[in-house]
Amino acid sequence: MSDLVAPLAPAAERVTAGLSAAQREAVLHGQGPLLIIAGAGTGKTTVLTRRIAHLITSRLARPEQILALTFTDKAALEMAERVDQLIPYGYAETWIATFHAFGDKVLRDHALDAGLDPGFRVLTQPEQVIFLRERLWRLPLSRYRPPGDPTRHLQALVGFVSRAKDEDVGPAELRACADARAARAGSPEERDDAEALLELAAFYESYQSLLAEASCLDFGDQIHRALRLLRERPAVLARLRERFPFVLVDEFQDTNHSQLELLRLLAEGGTSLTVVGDDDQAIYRWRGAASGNLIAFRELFPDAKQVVLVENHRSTQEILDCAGRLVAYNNPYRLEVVAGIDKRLVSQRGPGEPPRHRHFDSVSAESDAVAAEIEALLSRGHRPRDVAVLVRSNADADPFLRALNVRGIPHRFSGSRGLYAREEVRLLVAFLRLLAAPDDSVSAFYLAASELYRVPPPELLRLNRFASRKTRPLLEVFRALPDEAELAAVGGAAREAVARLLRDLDAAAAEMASKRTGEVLYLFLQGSGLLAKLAAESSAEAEARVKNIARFFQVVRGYGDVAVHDRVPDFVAHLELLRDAGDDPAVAEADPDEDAVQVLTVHKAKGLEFAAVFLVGAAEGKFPVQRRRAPLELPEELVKSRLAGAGADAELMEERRLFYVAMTRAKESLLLTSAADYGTARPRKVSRFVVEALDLPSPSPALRRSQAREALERERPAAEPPALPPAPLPADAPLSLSFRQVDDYRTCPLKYKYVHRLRVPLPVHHRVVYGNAVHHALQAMFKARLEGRPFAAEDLVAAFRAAWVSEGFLSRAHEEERRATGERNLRRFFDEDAAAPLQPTGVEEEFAFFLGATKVQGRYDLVVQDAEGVAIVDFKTGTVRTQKEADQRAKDSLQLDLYALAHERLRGALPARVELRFVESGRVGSRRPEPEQVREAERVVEEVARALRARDFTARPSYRACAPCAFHDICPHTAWHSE
DNA sequence: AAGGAGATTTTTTTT
DNA sequence: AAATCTCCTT
Repeated sequence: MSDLVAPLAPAAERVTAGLSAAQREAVLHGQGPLLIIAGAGTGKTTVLTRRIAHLITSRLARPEQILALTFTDKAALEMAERVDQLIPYGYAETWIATFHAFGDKVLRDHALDAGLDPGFRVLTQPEQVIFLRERLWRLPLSRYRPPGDPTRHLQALVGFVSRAKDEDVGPAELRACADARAARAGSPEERDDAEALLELAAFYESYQSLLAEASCLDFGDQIHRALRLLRERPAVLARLRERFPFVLVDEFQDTNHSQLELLRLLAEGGTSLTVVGDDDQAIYRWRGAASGNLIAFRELFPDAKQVVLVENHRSTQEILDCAGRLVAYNNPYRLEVVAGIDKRLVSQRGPGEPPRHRHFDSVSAESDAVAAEIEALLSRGHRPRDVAVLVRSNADADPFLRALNVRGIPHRFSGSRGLYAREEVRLLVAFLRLLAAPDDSVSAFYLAASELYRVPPPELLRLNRFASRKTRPLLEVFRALPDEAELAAVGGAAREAVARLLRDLDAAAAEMASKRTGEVLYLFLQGSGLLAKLAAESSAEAEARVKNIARFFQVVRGYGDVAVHDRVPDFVAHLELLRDAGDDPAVAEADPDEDAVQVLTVHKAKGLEFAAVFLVGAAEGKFPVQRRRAPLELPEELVKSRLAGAGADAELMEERRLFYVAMTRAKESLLLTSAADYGTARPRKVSRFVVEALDLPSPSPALRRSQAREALERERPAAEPPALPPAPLPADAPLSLSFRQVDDYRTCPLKYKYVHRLRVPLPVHHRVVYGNAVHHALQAMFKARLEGRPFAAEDLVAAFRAAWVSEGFLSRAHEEERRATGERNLRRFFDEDAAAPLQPTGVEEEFAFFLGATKVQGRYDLVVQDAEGVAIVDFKTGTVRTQKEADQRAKDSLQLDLYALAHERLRGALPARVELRFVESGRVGSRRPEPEQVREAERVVEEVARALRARDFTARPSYRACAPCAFHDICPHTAWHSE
């Protein structure tokens, strides 16, 4: 601690600079429980991050004693970045994470205590459905029968169990509830219901044991399991309380019962709990959040200090008043009434323009008018990124995307689904399908028509007709094309394209039996030239496609991780199952720096703000949506989360809060729009929320239907947004860099783009497999030593084997040879180390520090403390022949200088030594870090950061850079040719 | 005015 | 599958 005092002093003053009196009070409040009730736009995250900074700088807490919990990764990341900006010292040890990540960490640290296999895997909901399909020979539940096929049935069950866990309800509790119901059942229907519930409890129980057998966890279960663990193991709980005496929670209104219980357990040990929330922004009831959390907190901690933030820094008063009028319709269930506080928002930005409402005949008129208004805003100097179009449902966005596109307004829709619908992904799926099933003519057709092969449409139709007439698969017709007299009229372009398709397909088919799906797919991407084509384009659209391809590779890899037999046909079958079970990942996020109008769902917009907001589709039945009940609902008496209001009211009130969240995103201008005709048989009425918010005299009468033109308009296909070059970033834009990134950028900026920006999927190189396995083994060894656990040579070899992946090797013999070499080297390393054991004080320790706005992060392999002082050690697996070469490598290593720099920034002084340890030869390249050389490294990082912010990805081809580069055969600039 | 028949509509999403 | 809306009859 002592070395931290000096740099901390000036930061302490900065922590509260610019805060309002109420914010300052919230930030500086002492150690007891603290409830910060913070309305929209009052600086919730600011207060929380400043409080974290205050705890550290005032030395009430050490950074590693603080745990800050959020609900999304994005929120955690943002908070971490903002804390970093305030106090760039030692923050790396502060735990800022999602509830999920925290629960997962607790379980992984205490897996054995929790009765879990330490290597447990977490299944997504679609994966759970598949998991059950494979294991249940007969579907459970004869009485509850959700509509549809067995998959829907399983989906309903999985949803039910996940909901039960949100409410901290286990199988036993469910059974008790069923018994109680049976006991007081009067009518035969009630007895039936109780029986059905009993079936459900039995299913829940057997599902739990099936998961345990397979050492799996269902996604969302981490907190529930962590909670159980802490209840059953007081020692673990005590350690956790000791570890985190300070816990802070953002968006507290969105916690579910299990999460609340976990917080309660921690706080009972004296943990200082700070929560920030706003009951009017509770919008996650459907995933178990309880809108009455703030009230529950006040009752749980009657002595909690309470601060109410009402100074709104975001919106004009007119907007706030309308939003306030709307949400007041949720009285008397709101906190204001229940707790008798006043949290009406007071704008710090003046009255502004009142929000408007416009109603249209049809959705096309609505979307066109919105696009026109946006165009006008842009022509008056607004940036596209300052404008948002908010929708209630993903599907509502379509007409608006089209209208923006017609006017050429740059825009971006961030939905949460749709990866499989993307053209580039469908192309890959079609290819895999055709490989797995050569008679799949739909895939053959799709592939042939795709932009990759472009068989001319009339010719393709002719081939297709021929195939159906002869009842032969299209692929066979392709193969027969050169010799088939009846098809002699097919032109040369088509013949060439078909030949290309067959060549690519056959090349992949030859590898299919021996290679994993990912490898086969990669060969196709490369062989067909698709990757090269996309990589050569510099438009945002091409970048998005490459990113989506990378996402699809994640799905492929996810399968490879669990599959016994990862081959194309198996994967294709699995993919069908996944999609049937409802899996549809989001498309890759577009470049966040892209200057485009944002089209978002209200849920996605939470926490964001825009100068101008268009809240569209504000019609009855759309917003509020007409809800559908969950197929299996948790019995009422088991729902412990406190909901403000009850029954049908609760649903409407949640929709109203959602509308409130949407309205309060606007800083200056807010337009609500609606239409009579959204393509449904009945005309829509204006949303009651519009009437409430704007205090309209009476609901407008339904308008007449529009004409046939409307139906045609709706069929027009949605077009892609126009491509935009990414804008350069300002010098103070946050940027994170690792050594790898700096190194790759210096080698070649285009390589950096391929690897770190586009994340072009790469086949795994055997050297990487080898290096990773060695690192893993060494890490396990030194971790054991650090924790004082015994660790034998056999353990080292076992860890090496466990980390081994059979991918990228030239042959089976090659793989065996590499594995034997690794084991031999590790055994020798073990023996040599035994003679003079390294005593690490840190293993795989992460670090992060700031150079201006640039965050430099990384991980030391080993930190060793000896008589000479601190040494930072990095293990290398490459060969070095002589000691001189080892010394030279250490001397030239930018990596070592960066490590030295990190140590200097975080601990106040350069380490005594930095070392490269070559595992193969046992040689050590060691040196003292020179201040001058460290400064030079700092300069290099700054230079790379500057170039990255300028978006300079100009290729720097050279023999040295290109020869070892994984992209040399797709890169259009390569200075090296293999043939 | 009440009520029955029949038509119409049905979402958000964390790793 | 269930809630809500409109239309129509009484």
